[in-house]
Amino acid sequence: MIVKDKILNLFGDLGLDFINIRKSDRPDLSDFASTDCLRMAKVLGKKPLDIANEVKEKVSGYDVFESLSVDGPGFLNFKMSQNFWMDCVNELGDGNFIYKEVSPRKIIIDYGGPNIAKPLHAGHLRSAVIGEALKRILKEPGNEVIADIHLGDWGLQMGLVFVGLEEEGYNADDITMDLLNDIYPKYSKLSKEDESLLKRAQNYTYLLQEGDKKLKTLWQKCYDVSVAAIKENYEKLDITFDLFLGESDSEKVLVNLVNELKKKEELTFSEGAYVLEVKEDNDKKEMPPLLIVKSNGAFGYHGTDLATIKQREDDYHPDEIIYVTDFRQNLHFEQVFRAAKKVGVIRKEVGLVHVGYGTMNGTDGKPFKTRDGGILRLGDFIEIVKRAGLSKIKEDKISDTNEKNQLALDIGVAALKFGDLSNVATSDYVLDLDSFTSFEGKTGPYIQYSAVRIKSLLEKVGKVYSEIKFYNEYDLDLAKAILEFDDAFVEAYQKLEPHHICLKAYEIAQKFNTFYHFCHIVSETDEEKKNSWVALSSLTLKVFEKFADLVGFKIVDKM
RNA sequence: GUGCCCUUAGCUCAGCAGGAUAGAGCAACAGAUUUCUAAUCUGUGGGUCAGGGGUUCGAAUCCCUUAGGGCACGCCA
Repeated sequence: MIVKDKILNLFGDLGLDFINIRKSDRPDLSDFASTDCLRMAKVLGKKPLDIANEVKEKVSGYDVFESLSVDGPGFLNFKMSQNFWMDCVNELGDGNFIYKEVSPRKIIIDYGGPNIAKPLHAGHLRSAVIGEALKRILKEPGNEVIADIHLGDWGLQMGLVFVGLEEEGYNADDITMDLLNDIYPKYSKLSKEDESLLKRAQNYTYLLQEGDKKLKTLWQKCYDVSVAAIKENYEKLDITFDLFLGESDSEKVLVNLVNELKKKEELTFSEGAYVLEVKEDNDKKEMPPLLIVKSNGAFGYHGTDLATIKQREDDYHPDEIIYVTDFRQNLHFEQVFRAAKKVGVIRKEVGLVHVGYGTMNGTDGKPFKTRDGGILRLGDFIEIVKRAGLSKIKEDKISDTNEKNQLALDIGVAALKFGDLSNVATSDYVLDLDSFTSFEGKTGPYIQYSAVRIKSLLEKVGKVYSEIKFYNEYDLDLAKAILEFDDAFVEAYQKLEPHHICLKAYEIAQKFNTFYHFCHIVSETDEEKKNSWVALSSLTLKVFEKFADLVGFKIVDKM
């Protein structure tokens, strides 16, 4: 922003407010370009070329520009002077390169959302990784952000587990993650074939919600075992939450809410169930109602989600609530958001946002499965990437086993997160384990590796405080890319799209590696040049550290 | 049936509030290391942006349409 602001301020002072600039896609011609003369031609009733030439006339003479030209039908091309770039990059100083929010908001972000009836699998990764990155990105400019894991712990999945435990003769003490891993998928499948099993599961779910003591004991054990496993896995991934609430926590709120809605006659009795209509007059598409109370008396997730919004409003009074879930839940959230505003459980001005992400697919284009066709457990997935990291660490760099394991994990996590976040979240993406674990090219470890080179360099030459100047195209190109990081951040922040900063960080790393290749710093005899290069490298490292912090992986010391 | 999303290089993906010559990574090929970590760097080849129509001075980007693919539509979450 520093760069654009400087230029646009100048235009503003000259009365050229209509001029906007963007990064030129013709780097041979210019750093920035404007097409506004073309756009303004109709409004002003003049020829684009004439307007462009007038603008050129007004701006020429300012030494921030190295050259100004009017090209094609009326493009304005600006090439900035080295002094201009120097001023900009030196202004970044110690890390003054990130946007700050003028009016910070209080934001609740809901992600992760694991189900306590079964272990985490690779499919849970996206919500957690994207949610965690968004949390960090939203916090950066100064917002207050509250992260809630919102466990799936109060629905039919619990009833299915109870039936399974009963059928197979287990009681509370037998419950482990592995047992849940067996039972839940099995009885979930069986219930689709055998209606009596489903009925029992539905009944158990209802009884649990009614407060049945024996079931509550089983539930508690499932909860304890699952939450311990979830924390262990997420800790490895550097994913943390402020609140470990779940659907069950909004149960009281839900009961009261339903009674109140019944009293106010907001609910419609339909096919044995209570539903809430959210159709609006100008709807062009079908909009089904929310099923608040099922015909057997149990609550579904429409109800719990609605109650959770009420609870969040009462407890935190947020400006915004963001949900990070699979995009297939889009309609569901549209319904719930409408309902929340309709029945007034939250103020009208609160932003309710659903960030939907796509499916992680295998190379066959279908949802990711292991080689034998099974579900890949998250713990195993983490183990796979960690082993890939381990195999690349050279003996002479690190010998201590614990240190090595931690490093391997840090590298694997970087690959995992960067790989996920560098794709546009809303689209599906294909995970090819083989190329994924090679850590070559556009990957998280590439960023880490670039940072390690800088750290090693700084260790050799020591800390230097110097003004940055430019000596060739390589240091200049690197500086320009660094100056663009903030723009990428703002885009990621405003659009809730982490991939923008990933791509920019990668570009900076590429530019750094080219610079590093052609400019040999340690052996440089011109002290001023050497110090400038060290300072630039040091600034690059700071950008990498900020970036890694924003997406949630570590910049390591050695690789 | 109603609605949403997708189709860009051999593969995986960026680019989409319209702009000039559509970019990366991988793979392929040719190179670079007595020199700061080769998980690196330099270079080459590779694209009627699914097809068709429209709007516009100008379309991968906006609108319509066709084909192919994915997804969602009250008693799962």
